[in-house]
Amino acid sequence: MVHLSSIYRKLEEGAKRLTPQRELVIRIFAEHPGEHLSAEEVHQLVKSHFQDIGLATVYRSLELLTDLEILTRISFDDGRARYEFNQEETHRHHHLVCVHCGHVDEYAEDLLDPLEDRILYERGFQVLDHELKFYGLCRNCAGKLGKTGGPVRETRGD
Amino acid sequence: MVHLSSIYRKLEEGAKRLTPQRELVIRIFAEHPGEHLSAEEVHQLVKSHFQDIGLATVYRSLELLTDLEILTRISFDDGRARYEFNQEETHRHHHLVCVHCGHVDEYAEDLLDPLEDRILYERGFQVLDHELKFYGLCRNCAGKLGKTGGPVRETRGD
DNA sequence: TTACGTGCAAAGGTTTTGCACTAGC
DNA sequence: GCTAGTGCAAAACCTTTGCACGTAA
Repeated sequence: MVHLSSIYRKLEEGAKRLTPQRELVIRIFAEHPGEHLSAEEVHQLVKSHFQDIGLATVYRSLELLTDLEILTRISFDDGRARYEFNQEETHRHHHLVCVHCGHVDEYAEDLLDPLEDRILYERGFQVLDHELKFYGLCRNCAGKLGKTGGPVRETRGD
Repeated sequence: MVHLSSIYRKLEEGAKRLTPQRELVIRIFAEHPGEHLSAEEVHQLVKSHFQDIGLATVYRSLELLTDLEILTRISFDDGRARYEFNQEETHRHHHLVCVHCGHVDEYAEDLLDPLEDRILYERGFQVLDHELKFYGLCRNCAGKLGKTGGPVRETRGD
């Protein structure tokens, strides 16, 4: 979970004003955990749940919040940027993108630190961040397509 | 290295015609190994080295070649798609993206197979492909910024 | 009060598409 | 000769920007 107080503190530290529009954008993300919202989706959600807001303001809010490291920008190659809470300190994760239904699931961070150390040592490249996406078939779609080929357990996957 | 004969075979199998335009697009990639070209760059390269070609044709060729798994599409979040030869079978690799100068280097594939097995076992998600990008500072930029903080050797990194 | 934020509309950049013409096979 | 491919221009998208007005601090 992301603490709202820490978000407001980051805004203050950045000498940025806490406007109703920015609060609502933040609230949308707080109320949609685990989703990866595009600007247009945030715009629609704010408008339908709360009040009218300009699309340009949404774009500017998303950029501001990303600069303040409150949000993280991700791309799933569907032609638009998507955003989620930056959970760097609490819950780093990768993404499992189903190429059939488009669903995006998360997978807990794992075993990339040793690789980053090696990259620094071998190549002099200082890793600041990484992004790992797996493209494939989620359990549901694999089932529908009759492509189950591994030790798939019967718990729900998405 | 990618074999042109296998590319032409893939075109045939897909019942696609081998036009001069498609040959030239392929040739551009063959002559620029290790680069990650955008549609606009391919367009300029074909025009300056060979002959006039429509930008729309470049886009359509890139899509076709990607569908045939001759090329792979990647995004470095600079607002345009980029392409490289699909080296899935011979030389899988990750990308090191310098956030300062924009240079993109490659890093040999490593240690993701066990993780993919675990994802299938734990989540029933069948990984077909993955994409791992490291964002950070390349050796040159880290040096310029005085941020060398690790065992950086004195060989050239990019 | 005043600098920062918003809304609207226009512009910018990338990619797609409609259509008439051309050319592989 | 048929059908797929090309070129051009227009359109479709997503995103950014200029400017007048509004408002948080």
